[in-house]
Amino acid sequence: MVNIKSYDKLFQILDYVKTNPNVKLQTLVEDLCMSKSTLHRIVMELVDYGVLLRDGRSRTYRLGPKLIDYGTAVIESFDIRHECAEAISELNRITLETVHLATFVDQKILYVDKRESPHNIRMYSMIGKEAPFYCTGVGKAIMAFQNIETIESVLKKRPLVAYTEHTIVDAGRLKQEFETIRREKVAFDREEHESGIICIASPIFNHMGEVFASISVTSITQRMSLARLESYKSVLITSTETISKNLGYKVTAEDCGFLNEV
Amino acid sequence: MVNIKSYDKLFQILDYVKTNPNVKLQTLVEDLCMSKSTLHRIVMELVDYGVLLRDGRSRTYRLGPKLIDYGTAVIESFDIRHECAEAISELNRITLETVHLATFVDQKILYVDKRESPHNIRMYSMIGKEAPFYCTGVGKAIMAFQNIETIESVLKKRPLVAYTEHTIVDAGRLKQEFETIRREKVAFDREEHESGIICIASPIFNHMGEVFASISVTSITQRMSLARLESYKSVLITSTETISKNLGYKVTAEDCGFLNEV
DNA sequence: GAAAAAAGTTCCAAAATACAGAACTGTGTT
DNA sequence: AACACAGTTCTGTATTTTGGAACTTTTTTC
Repeated sequence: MVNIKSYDKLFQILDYVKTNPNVKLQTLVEDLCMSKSTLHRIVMELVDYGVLLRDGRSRTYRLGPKLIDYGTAVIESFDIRHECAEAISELNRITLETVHLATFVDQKILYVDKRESPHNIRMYSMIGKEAPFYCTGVGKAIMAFQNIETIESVLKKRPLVAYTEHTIVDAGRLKQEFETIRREKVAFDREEHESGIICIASPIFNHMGEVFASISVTSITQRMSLARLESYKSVLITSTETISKNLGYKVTAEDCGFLNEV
Repeated sequence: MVNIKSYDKLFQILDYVKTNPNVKLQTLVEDLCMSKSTLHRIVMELVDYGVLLRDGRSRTYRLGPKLIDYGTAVIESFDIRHECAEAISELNRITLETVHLATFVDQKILYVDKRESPHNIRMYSMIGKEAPFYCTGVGKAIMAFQNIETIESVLKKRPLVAYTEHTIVDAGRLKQEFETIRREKVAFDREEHESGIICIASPIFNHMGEVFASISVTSITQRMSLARLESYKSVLITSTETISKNLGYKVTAEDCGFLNEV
């Protein structure tokens, strides 16, 4: 790849100003090793574009409002289905199992896309249907990462109805399960929604560090054990992490710490 | 100003992709009147920087996650956020309503921080978005305290579009409203931007006596009346006055007199 | 408050870079 | 299977960018 020098310079400047807001021209000259006249010309131009903002009083520069424009445009342009289309096809190809994409809208978990297993025996589609938040992989993967107010609010509204003998119907146990999910970064459905159906699911983070979607790999106990399903964990997490990154999510040192901040 | 050609091209491309997401290289060639090889080289480079994102399947481009980085950095660089972090958390705790912090940059009102109401039903964030200056609490609270030149300049640039039946679309009436806001030190949004949404907002003064930020408490008519919202007036004003004082603002005898001086 | 130092701004010839067309490769369609 | 269309690579040429020097403005120092 032949670097375009002017873009190298541009992003060098932007990155520098990003980490050192309110910087003077002279400081840029010293730290970026470019000539004063060159930097002056570039910086003036960038101010003109609104990419940098100049404080007339202190003669300092910081990133400008035009970048907010671009940033919000990116965020709005994300259609999670589009974003995940390739990834879930890939997962489907690798696992040969049914892959679901769900998203969190209006305090509901909704299936928004899927790829069928070639072994699939069901005829109906889940797309558009709601997934119970407490007994499905996609549901638990999303809910585990919501703040406590949201969890309590949903718990209050929706009773924990037992679909199978494995359904978690105790709120306390469910919260413990959420803790495990946050730690492990995957949620299992151990025949909690439907007998004979198991799945592994992983959350998708947006740029705010919020979980608003998840992907699951589903199979049937006839053909697949939980242990074998767990072997898909790394490939699944790789998928969701890539998507999260594309959405602007920055992985922080403390994986679950963000929950307390929000 | 001597334009830097490479930056002209860059921002031409970014602006185009911003308004036309998921665009093909060929389309760029046609609409931007650049040669295919040049565009290809630039676009590859931008993908490399993360400024553009390429969908491998459809071979289309859209704005990339790097721009989210820059955008959020800009928003976070407003130190008014730090200054107000505690205050808006406190207001949120007291009122249990959504609290917004907005600031005035480049003749635009931008939301820069918020605390969600526990009752919140919306999934999207306003942070980074522009607030219309004439039909939002934060907008009116800031604009009311600008000098007449700024007001006229903004009025000339931005048409008063009716978002709801309550939107003030007459410049004269708006200026009268600004007078009331200066006198009362709070601005109300009476479903002027969105039906069913009301808010009360108060300005923040800097050490020069200029208003450059504001805080609002937002609710919905289903749950809250304007009269009840007004009961938050004193606690809201206490908050903003404390912040203004922390920023070095000295309250003078004639509360609104400064307008004529500036 | 004057002088000096530092920072910011302008100009232009030299040099480095980006450009465009052509040729080539890959992909999808009829 | 062949064709058309979109994407990719290459290279000499021409345009753009560069940085030193000179100049202006601002800030600091005495």
